[in-house]
Amino acid sequence: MVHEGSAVSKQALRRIPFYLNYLRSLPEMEVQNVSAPMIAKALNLNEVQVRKDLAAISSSGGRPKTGYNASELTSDIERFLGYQNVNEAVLVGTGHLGRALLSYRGFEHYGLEIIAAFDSDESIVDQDIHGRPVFPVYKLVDLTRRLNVRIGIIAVPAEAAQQVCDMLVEAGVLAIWNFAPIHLTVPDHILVQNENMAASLAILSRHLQEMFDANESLDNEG
Amino acid sequence: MVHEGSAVSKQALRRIPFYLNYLRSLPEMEVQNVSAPMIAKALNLNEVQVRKDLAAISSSGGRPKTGYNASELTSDIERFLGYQNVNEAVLVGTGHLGRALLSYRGFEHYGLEIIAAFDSDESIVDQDIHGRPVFPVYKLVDLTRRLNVRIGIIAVPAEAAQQVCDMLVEAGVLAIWNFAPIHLTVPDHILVQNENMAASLAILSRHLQEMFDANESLDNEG
DNA sequence: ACAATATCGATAAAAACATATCGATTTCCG
DNA sequence: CGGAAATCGATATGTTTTTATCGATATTGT
Repeated sequence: MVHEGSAVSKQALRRIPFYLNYLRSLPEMEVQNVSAPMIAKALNLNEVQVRKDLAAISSSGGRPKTGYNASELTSDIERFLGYQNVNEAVLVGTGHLGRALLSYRGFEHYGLEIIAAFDSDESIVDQDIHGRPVFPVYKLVDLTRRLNVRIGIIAVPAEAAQQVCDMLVEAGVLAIWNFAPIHLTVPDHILVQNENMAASLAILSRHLQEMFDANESLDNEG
Repeated sequence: MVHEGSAVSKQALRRIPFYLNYLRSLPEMEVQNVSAPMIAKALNLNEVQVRKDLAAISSSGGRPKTGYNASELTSDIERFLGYQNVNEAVLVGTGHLGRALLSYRGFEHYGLEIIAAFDSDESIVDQDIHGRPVFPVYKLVDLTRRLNVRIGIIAVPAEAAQQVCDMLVEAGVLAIWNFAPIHLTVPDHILVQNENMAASLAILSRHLQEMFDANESLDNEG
């Protein structure tokens, strides 16, 4: 029995989509092989790190001096990440962010399909947004369960997020993609993936702050 | 000379906004003190970790049995992250995502203000979007430099991202918030912060894949 | 066929990060 | 006042992640 699952670290899991992206960006006709050093150079990563990541994913391994077969590696990654199955999702909250997510076609490349949206604002309900039906939020639990959907996307204000989260859990979703800037409490078996824009902003802002501080102290010394 | 800058790890930097968020969510009148264990419990983190993070940020330290003064800690964090200065940014790309970002008022809380947008589509130009002027992209370098803006936000398709990135660098920005699913090459002193939705999706999708695999192997054994 | 080279896979070392533990300090309460 | 409880700050330990190193192997060019 194979348990390749736990061989890949969380950090690796964040890099793998970049590999896939890179592979997909290559002209399929011209490039037949890719090597770890090649990917590392393109993505500005350490060569050994990439090689290790690939070793964990690739079914057939790479060949010295040549590397991996590009298309084979591509589908290995897709299989590994489960992008081959279509993962159906429901989205809650049709504000600006929710609409942006509904409008983004790129999710198809990642096997994600948003099949319905929910909103508490009754006036939006019964319209379609970018081809997806919008339902009132009181139908969320029942409908999501009947659709047998496993992913819930939360795009509501922070105040409402935990409540929506509870409903999604009750409806039987297994993973939640949370865009609300708040910590969600869930049962153990549920995965919450926070889309943490505040964290990104913090890193940005801190970077500028540090550069500012550095300049200041230079001034004070000179 | 003080160099508190490098004492905080990258991971800590990702947690700190959550602390701030939590602090801001507290009713200011009722809660005067917060402790590390209190925050840890609320955000489901390790108590020691939170304490260490706070120690690096707090100017005055905490008191045994009491913790930290909430409002003081709040402004310590804001100062640390540079949220007290207003960081002005320009945004490139006014598709669905760009518009969603322009419409989001919450950035003010993080000291970020988007003051102008750029787009290659001339028909959009000269309109305002959510109160911000939209300029043609050929004005990007000149205008951004004259506005003395230090943050650039990239919300264009992957194909155009590197080109836009180069322009932003030429215009003198110091940090780039990249929403395009592609690796950007920049000079050393420039910080690129990737908003990596693909990575989040990968983690989600892989979680489901693992649960699916686990079920399968159970079936095969029973 | 053989040497030079690029890559792989594996193992080892180093660095970053998280968690546990302990004495010291403050507050609370009897 | 004195003991119990909660928290702090610091140090030590453990874990994860990254990076370096080394021998083995496939390819290329002579």
